[in-house]
Amino acid sequence: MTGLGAKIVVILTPRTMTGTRSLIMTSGSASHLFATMLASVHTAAGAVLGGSADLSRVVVEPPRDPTHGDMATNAAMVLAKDAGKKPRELADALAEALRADALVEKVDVAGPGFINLTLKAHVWGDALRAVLATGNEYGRGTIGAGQKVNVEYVSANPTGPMHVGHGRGAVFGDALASLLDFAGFDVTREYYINDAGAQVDVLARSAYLRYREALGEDIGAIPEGLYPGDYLVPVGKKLAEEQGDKLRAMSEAEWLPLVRAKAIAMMMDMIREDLAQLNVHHDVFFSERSLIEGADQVGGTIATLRKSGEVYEGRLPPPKGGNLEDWEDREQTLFRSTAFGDDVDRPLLKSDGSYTYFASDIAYHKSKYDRGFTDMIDVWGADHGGYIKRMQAAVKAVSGGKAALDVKLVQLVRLLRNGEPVKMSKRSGDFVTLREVVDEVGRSAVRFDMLYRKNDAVLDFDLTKVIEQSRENPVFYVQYGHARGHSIFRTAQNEIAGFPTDAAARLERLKNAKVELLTDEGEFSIMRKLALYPRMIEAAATAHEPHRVAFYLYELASEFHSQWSRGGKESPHLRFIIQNDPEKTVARLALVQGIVTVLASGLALLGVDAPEEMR
RNA sequence: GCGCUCGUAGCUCAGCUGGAUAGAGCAUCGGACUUCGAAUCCGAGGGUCGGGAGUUCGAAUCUCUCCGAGCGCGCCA
Repeated sequence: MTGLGAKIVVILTPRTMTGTRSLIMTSGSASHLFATMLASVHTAAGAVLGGSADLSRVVVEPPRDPTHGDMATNAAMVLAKDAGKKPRELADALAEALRADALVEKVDVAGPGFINLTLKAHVWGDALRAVLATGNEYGRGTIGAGQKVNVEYVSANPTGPMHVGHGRGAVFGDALASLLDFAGFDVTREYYINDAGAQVDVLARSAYLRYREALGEDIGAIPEGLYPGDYLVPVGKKLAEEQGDKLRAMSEAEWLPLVRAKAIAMMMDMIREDLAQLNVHHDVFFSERSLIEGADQVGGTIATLRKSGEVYEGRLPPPKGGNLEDWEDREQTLFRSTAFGDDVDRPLLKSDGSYTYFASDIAYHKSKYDRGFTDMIDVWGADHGGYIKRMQAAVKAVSGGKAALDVKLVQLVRLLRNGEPVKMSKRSGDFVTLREVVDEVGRSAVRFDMLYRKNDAVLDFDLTKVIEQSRENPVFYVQYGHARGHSIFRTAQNEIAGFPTDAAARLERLKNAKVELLTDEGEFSIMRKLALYPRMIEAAATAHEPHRVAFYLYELASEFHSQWSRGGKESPHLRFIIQNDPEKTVARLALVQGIVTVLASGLALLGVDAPEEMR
């Protein structure tokens, strides 16, 4: 991070997470089975059509109907038009070329021109071996290619404790960052501290009141417009401890900066603790105030944009739906965001001459670009949706079109208790904090629950249901899958002579399993699912959608539970542990090891515990 | 009035960036515990993917247009 300019005040905090940050590139060719087959299809297409064909729309995917084979490609249908051939005709030619592939057992052409591939039986066993061989690193992708990406999330105002809505953004951003890291990007996790607006002055005045209270004064009711929450009581006490009654003799202009700085620092400590409790961490905390104190980077950015014609003095039309009573038509400093697709140009200076929040935000995102990020992701609450276009416009402007910003909106969290909505209002000080919720239900339940749906869907978070920890909560289903795998290992230690108790020794033993003994359809299905994991990681990372990981894990756990239950009294030969057949048992335990490895890997990405027993 | 995000089974939600007969959980009904954990599994019923039009070999997915919901709409952050 040597690119950090000296002028930029950032606080770098050491990451205490155990997650690896190293990029392990499986160098060279395709990193997983689907990518390998896609490459084979590309080769076949090149042989049939020559090198000039546009292959970008060709995909290799698992067919919805498993009787269609192991993989299917749309290549013939996508390429037919450019090739000037009928899809079926082209499919036949491609199929012929693919039959020569070393991994392919059978090729069929079906429907409008699908090419269905059935792979040789050993391929899936090889895939399972790959899971055991790479362990925790299985699924790590290369599509990021080490590219720097900045993920900004939480960025809650330092004026009080975090509520559940903040928690959703935190969990989403954290999981997305982990996912991108795993997909091979060089990820920086960032928090933007809004410590420069009017709201932190209100915070300071509120804290000053608590300071006077701490000195023994009767402050009565908290006046309207100040933060009433008692989380400021410790700030007042601390100020009294450190400053005595010195501040009381000062004018507001004198004490405010002191009190403000102390209050912000303590609020940030509190927020960091709340985040740590959720296992959410950041690499960089970036202060908005640092943009205007000392060298004025906001002014500098505006001046630069003015030179390039993207900032000008002008008038705006009055807002359409809003109240027009206090509307004053005046000339102001505007950013030409309409040149980048926004609906209206946006003001940079308030009527009192100070910068708007947007102006600071432009300078902030310019700093990201200056630090080498051309790939930026911001995670915002849904109420900031109207802000996206102007911010994307600003990123294009300050980077000369070289950087792109993706904004992920996390929708509202409706907090319920016994089906009744719980009111949340930071101003009243009467709200359920994130901390309370995490204390009640644990971070794993909170995180999985919040990641088990798309970020842009409204989330009903019913405290009663989550507290019940009923089977409706999918986190337990997945965790139970992981625990069940380890339960099987524990049983194997008792029932199979010489089966290792130590995890590393067990792994070594299972790596040598004769996986070709796994021939049951359910076992194949699970091996196929395991082989899909790297592809799912790539797709989820590309789409910036960590919820796909949660759904994948649920499906994998489901297949595992299902296979487990098939080994009942009607089909005892399908049990994982077969007393008189140690070789088959070891092969099946290798499958369990593969499941457990992938479940643990995915849960780690989501920041959810993978317990070895559920008791 | 404009913009953004949505609309999929009775309810809560997926749907792999345009693929083949749209899938899970809950709820309902019917089954499986002398099993390595039944916190599990198996089966059944349940759909005009909000309506309509378009794009093409092919649409829940892309475009347009209506309907409905939530959020936002100088000088708050």
